[in-house]
Amino acid sequence: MAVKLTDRGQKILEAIIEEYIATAQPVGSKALTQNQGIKLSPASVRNVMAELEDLGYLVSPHTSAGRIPTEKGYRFYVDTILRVSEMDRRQQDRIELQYRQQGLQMNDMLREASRTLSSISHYTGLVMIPRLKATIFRHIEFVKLSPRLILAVFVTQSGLVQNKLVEVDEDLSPRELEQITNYLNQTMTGLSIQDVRTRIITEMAQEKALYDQLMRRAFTLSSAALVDESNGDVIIEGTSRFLEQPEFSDMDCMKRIVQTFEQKSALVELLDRGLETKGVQVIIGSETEHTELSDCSLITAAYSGKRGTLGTLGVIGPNRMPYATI
Amino acid sequence: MAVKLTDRGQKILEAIIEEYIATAQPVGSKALTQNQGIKLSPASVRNVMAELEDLGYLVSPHTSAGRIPTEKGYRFYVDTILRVSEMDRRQQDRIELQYRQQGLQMNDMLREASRTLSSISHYTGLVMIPRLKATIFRHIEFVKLSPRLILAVFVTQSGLVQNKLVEVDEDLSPRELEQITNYLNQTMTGLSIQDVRTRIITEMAQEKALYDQLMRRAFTLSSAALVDESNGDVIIEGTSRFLEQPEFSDMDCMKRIVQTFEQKSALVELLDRGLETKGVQVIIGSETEHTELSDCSLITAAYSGKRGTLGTLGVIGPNRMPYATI
DNA sequence: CTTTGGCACTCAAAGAGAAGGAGTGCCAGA
DNA sequence: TCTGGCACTCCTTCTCTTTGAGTGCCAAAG
Repeated sequence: MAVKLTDRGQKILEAIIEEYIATAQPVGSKALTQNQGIKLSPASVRNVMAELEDLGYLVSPHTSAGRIPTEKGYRFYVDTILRVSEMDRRQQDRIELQYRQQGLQMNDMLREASRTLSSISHYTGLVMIPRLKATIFRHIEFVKLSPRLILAVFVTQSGLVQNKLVEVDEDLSPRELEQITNYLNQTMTGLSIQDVRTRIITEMAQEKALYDQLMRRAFTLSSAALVDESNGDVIIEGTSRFLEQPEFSDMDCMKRIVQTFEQKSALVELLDRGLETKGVQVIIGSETEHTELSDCSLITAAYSGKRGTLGTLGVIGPNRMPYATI
Repeated sequence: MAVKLTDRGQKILEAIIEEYIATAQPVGSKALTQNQGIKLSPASVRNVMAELEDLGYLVSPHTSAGRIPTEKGYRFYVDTILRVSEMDRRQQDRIELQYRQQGLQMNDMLREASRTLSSISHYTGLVMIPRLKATIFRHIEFVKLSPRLILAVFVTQSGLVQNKLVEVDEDLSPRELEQITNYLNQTMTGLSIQDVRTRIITEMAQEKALYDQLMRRAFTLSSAALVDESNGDVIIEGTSRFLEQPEFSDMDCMKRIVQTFEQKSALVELLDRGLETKGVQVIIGSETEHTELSDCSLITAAYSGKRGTLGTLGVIGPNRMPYATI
C-alpha cells in the first residue's frame, strides 16, 4: 500500500471533493464517472476509493453510501492540489479601495468589508478590528468636559480614532492640559501604542521623586487614557448564511455555533493566527481546537492599511467550501 | 353571542395563554382543568373555548388538537389581563447603574445591557443606540492631523462622544481652529444637535456676503462634522436564543428572521415606535408590519440617561413569551 | 498486472398501513 | 347552567416492507 498518493489517486480525490462541495452529499463511484471528467469505469474508481479510505482521506458514513472527504482529505486538497487564485487579491484591493474612499468611519468600513466578503462568498464574513497596541501613535488630545472629567482622544497613524473618558483627582487648567498635550505629542509620535505604554511606565518609575508635578500628571493621564479596552473585536456579518448550509440543519449543533460566534473570543483567537501568517490560511475543522467549530472551516488573510499589517479578515463556513474561489 | 368577554372567559383565556407559553403546544380542555386552577369540568371549558374561538381569540390548527391563542388573543391578554410587573423598572435601574459605573464606553455599555436583557429573559435582547440628533450638544473640539485633515470630536450632554474626520480645502492655523472652537462652544452649547444643525444652516445663509472668512470656515467645518452618520443603530445580543425556541425549528423561517436581524432597519423602525410611547410597549406579530417577523413579538421600553429619553431597549422573541416577567 | 462487468449483499431512506390517543362536538340528564 | 358520556376526527407514532444507491469481491478480458 503506497504511502504516497498516486497521480490517479489525487485526481479522483479532487473530483470527489469537488463533487461533495457541490452537492453536500456522499459521492458514489457511478456519479463520479458520469459527471466529472473521469474516464474510468465505476469499478476502477471503487478500487481507488477504497485505497483512499485506507489512507484516511475519505470515510463512508455507512456501508452503502458514498464517501465523504475527511479533514485530512480537505487538508491534502487545500495544500497540494489547490492553487490559490487571484480572486483573493482582488478582494483585498477592493476593501482597501473602500477604505481609502470613506476616509474614516473605520468601523462602518470594516463592517461593510465583512458584508462584502459574506455576499461574495455566500458564507459568513469575519473581519477583525485591529489590535490597538500594534498600531502606531500619532496624536493625542485632551478635552476638559467638567472640572474632574477629561476626554482623551487619540489618533493612530492608520487613522483610527479612539476616545476615553478619564476622571482625574485634581482640577487641571486648560493651560496645563495644553502643555501635557504638547509634551506627549512631541515625545510619543511614531511609537507603537505598546511602546508608548511601556515608556510611560518606565518614566513614571524613574520620576518617582516627582519634582515636576506637571509631568506626573501627564503620565497619569496618558496611562489612563491608553488602557487598551477594545481588546480585539470581531465583526461578523452574514450569520444567516450559516443557516443556508444543509449540514447544519441540526438545530443543536447550529445553536452551539451561533453561541460561539456571539462570544467571539474563539474567533479572535483564530483570526489572530492568521495575523502571523502571510497570505491566505485555511483552518479546517478540528484544527480550530474548538469542539463547537469542528464542523467549520475558516479561510483567513491578513489585511493591511497604509503601513504594516493591520488585522485579519476571513470567511467561515462548513468544511465543505469551494476553497478555490474563496 | 356576547361581544364582550365574560369574566370566566377571561380567566380561561388567561389560563390557556399561560399554558401555551409554558408548553408551546396546543392546549386542550383536559390539561387546563388539571394543571391550572380551573374548577370546572372539561366539558364546560370546551364550551367556553368554542366561544373564544368564535370571537377570534383562539384557533385550532386542526379538529383534533387543542387551541392556540391568536394575535388578537395575545393582544387582549397583554392589554387587559396583564399587569406590568415592577421587574422592568428594576432592569432599567440596573442598566442605568451600569451606565454610571462605567463612565463612558457607551457602546460597550449598551452591548452589555443588551446581553443582560437577553440572559434575563432568555430571548434576544435589543438596544437601540441613541439617535444623535435628539441629544444635546455640549462641546466640540477640532484636532489638526495634517494640513488638510481635521478631526472633529464632539461630546453630547449625555456623555456620548462622536468623532469624524473632515477634509478641508484650506490650511487652517491652530490659532484659527481655536477661535472656531471657542465660538462654536459658546454659541451652541445646550442646543440639541438637531437645532445646532438648523442654526448653522440658517446662519450660513444669512452670511452669504461672507465678510468674515473665519466665520464661514467655522460653519463649513461644523456642518461637515455634525452630519449624522450613525443614523440609528441597534445592538443585538443573543440571536442564538432564537434557535432555542421550538417554533422556529423551521429553517426557512428562521433564516428569514435572522436576515431581518442583520439588516436591522426593520428593528430600528420598531424600536423607534417605542421611543414615542412612555412605558412598556408590546408589539405582537403582524403589528410589526414586517411579514418576516409575523411570528415574533417585541417588548420595548424607552430608557433614559441623566436628562431626557435617550433610546429604546427591548426583547424580541416568539409570540409566545412570558410577557408578565418581561 | 490492470481494468472491467457482473452479482450478491448491506443498509439507509421512503412509503404504507395500522394502532393509539388526544381532543372535539353534541346530546341528554342532573 | 353544568356535567358525563359517547361517537367521531385526524394527527402522531410505530412497525414492516420496499426501494435503490452503493459496495466488495470475483472472474474474465485487455
